[in-house]
Amino acid sequence: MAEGSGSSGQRGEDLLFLTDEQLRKGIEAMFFAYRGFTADPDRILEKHGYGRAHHRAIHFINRSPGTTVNNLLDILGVTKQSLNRVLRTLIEDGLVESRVGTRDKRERNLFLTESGRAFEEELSRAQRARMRAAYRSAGPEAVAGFRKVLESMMDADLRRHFNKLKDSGP
Amino acid sequence: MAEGSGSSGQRGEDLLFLTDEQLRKGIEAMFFAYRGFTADPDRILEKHGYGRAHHRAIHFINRSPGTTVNNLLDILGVTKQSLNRVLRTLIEDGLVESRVGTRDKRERNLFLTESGRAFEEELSRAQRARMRAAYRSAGPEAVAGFRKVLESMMDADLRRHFNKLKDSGP
DNA sequence: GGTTTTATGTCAGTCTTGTTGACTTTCCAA
DNA sequence: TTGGAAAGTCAACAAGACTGACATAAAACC
Repeated sequence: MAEGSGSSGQRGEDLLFLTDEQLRKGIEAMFFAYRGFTADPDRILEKHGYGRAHHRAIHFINRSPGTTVNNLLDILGVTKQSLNRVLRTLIEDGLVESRVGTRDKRERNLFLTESGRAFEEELSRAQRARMRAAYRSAGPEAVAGFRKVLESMMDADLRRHFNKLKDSGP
Repeated sequence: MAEGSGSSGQRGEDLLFLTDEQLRKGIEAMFFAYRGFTADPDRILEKHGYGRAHHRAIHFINRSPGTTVNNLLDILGVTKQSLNRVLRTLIEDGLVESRVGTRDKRERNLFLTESGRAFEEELSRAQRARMRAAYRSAGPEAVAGFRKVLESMMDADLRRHFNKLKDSGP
């Protein structure tokens, strides 16, 4: 809608990928794809009585064993009270272990237990399978573009966290 | 974790983009990017006392004026009770109009009112700005890949809805 | 014409996950 | 050593999802 269709009046070059229509389709693609992205883990989580918040905590504890609650808060972008409820149930259920920090005893270092790692694997396997199928059918160049756009879409502070995680490339 | 790192034992070709590590990074990229994707509209919505659910309804009513409640339910993947709560407030607030269907009087055709369209523009402008910046910095080839991967990631029925929306290309 | 199905709306109750506010323990620095 | 800041926990509340039951109207079927 509004007035023009292009974002800055294309100058003869092929800026057609920046038209409002193309941007709207991109927005919708994100919406629909994210639904698929979470669908498989959601089904598994439900069987165990957990929600997406549990998945996120488990995922990032697995990726950064020994991480602190505060670091997790930064990554997940929720309040500590919200995260705490999730962590409490995971600890009670024996999926996560919370050890008092050595340097600073106010901190808690978080680890997955053996069954925590097993559950993480189950969730991750399902999500990776979908991702792998999408990657394979789209091909390596498409995947590189996919990653490039997603990284540009992140807020700067989240991109920092993202890059700190393993395998950001040499 | 688990045993191997590759999905199917790479055969010398460059299947390195299918390693579990790469897939995990893709999963995390989706997570972080989606946060950025919703951040700007979320701020606007909050000022008006609405949530993401309202945004989704407004977006798709704008994209398919006259759509029915049932169609919206399919697209959004929520229960009718959930959608109804959202629609009721939008109608009360004069952003959405619900007209009894002409062919089938059981149906309700949904439209944005003038102020509904204005609000949609405000939300969309913010979200498009972020998307445009990401697209521009990544470039056209990357955008094509981005779209390709996202489409492969969708569930089949959602991809159908996605393709029915305007401008899926000639 | 009468029955069944479909489309929508509503009421009540629950669950997950987010929020704010208040509190404890620990650390650190003036 | 004491006062403030930081990390984490507990309690209460709100938004928004869900299920289930039920109501109304219109279309479809037989």
